Amino acid sequence: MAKVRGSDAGPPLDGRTAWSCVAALFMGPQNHSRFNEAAQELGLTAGALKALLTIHHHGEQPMRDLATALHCDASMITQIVDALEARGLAERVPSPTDRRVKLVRLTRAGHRAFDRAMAHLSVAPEAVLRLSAQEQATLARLLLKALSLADPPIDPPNLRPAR
Amino acid sequence: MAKVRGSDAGPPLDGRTAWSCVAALFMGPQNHSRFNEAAQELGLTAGALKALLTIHHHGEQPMRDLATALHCDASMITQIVDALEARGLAERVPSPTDRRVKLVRLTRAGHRAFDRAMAHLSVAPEAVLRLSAQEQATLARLLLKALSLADPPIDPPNLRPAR
DNA sequence: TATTGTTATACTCTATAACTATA
DNA sequence: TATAGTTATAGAGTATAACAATA
Repeated sequence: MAKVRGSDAGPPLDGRTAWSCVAALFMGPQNHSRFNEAAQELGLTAGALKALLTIHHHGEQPMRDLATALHCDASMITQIVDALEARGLAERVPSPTDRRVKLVRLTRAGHRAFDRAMAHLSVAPEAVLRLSAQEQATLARLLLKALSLADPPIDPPNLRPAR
Repeated sequence: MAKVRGSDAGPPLDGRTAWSCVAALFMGPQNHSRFNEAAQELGLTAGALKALLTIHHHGEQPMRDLATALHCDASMITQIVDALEARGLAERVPSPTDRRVKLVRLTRAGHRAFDRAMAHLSVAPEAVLRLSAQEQATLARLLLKALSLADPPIDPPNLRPAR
């Protein structure tokens, strides 16, 4: 397979092009509402689902840190964590070192909710499933490798029911 | 490279796993707000940007069809198209066959806005850029192929300034 | 009468400001 | 005094309902 180059021969074969394709697939007509759908399925707002993903990713952490990660005001976090707590997906724990601080962490149900959300977000577009089995395997291998190269590394997908 | 299989040997190497990785990367801390950012950069709401992408994808179409594609009420479309029109990104054209119907289409500025939005959405995560040049090339090739297999086929990314 | 699109209005989600408790 | 989190309130975005024009 020869490398295609030059101004009129197509886009450069690099990571940027690769991710452009991902964006095109993700924003395609069949996918562009996945996130909101996943949130609705869990009875959450988009903001609350974002928070849930972030808590899962960073683990137990102060409310304040969550506000920083989500680029929003602390009061927003109060409301969002209220919603998560009301649904039994997260809980507040007093910090052992600073009595002003409350830590947030996911409950067992919260982890299950995370898995459900990712399952919904992971439904592959038709176009990807039309690649040959071998091509899909190569794609999966490369992307799993990318996950492992992230800093910090991202866990490989958990496609089975729940933890 | 041997194929890894079995219940404890890792996720299956298929399209679903591949797309799960994409979702994990897309929803990662550095990426999960890209869509809103892209909208804000253009001075649009998320809904308006969705509409812009849809109009680009489907081309000139009745307001009603847009409402169907976006799963929302027609009145929402009125408001969104008002916003796009106010920014010179789209325009209403009377249907030649049915005087009740108005067609919506992107202006030249609208197409430029689309390109800007996609450029913003296409910024690859660090993790992808850490793959070797050859791995990135393979990834790009496979994803470009997937785009071409979509129904209807999706245009390869336009990474240069504007049309 | 049925359908397209608009206008008017209410609701949800998010952002801003003032407040309490602790450091 | 400075910081963490909460409460109260206002604003933006979206959805619902009633309406005018055309089929």
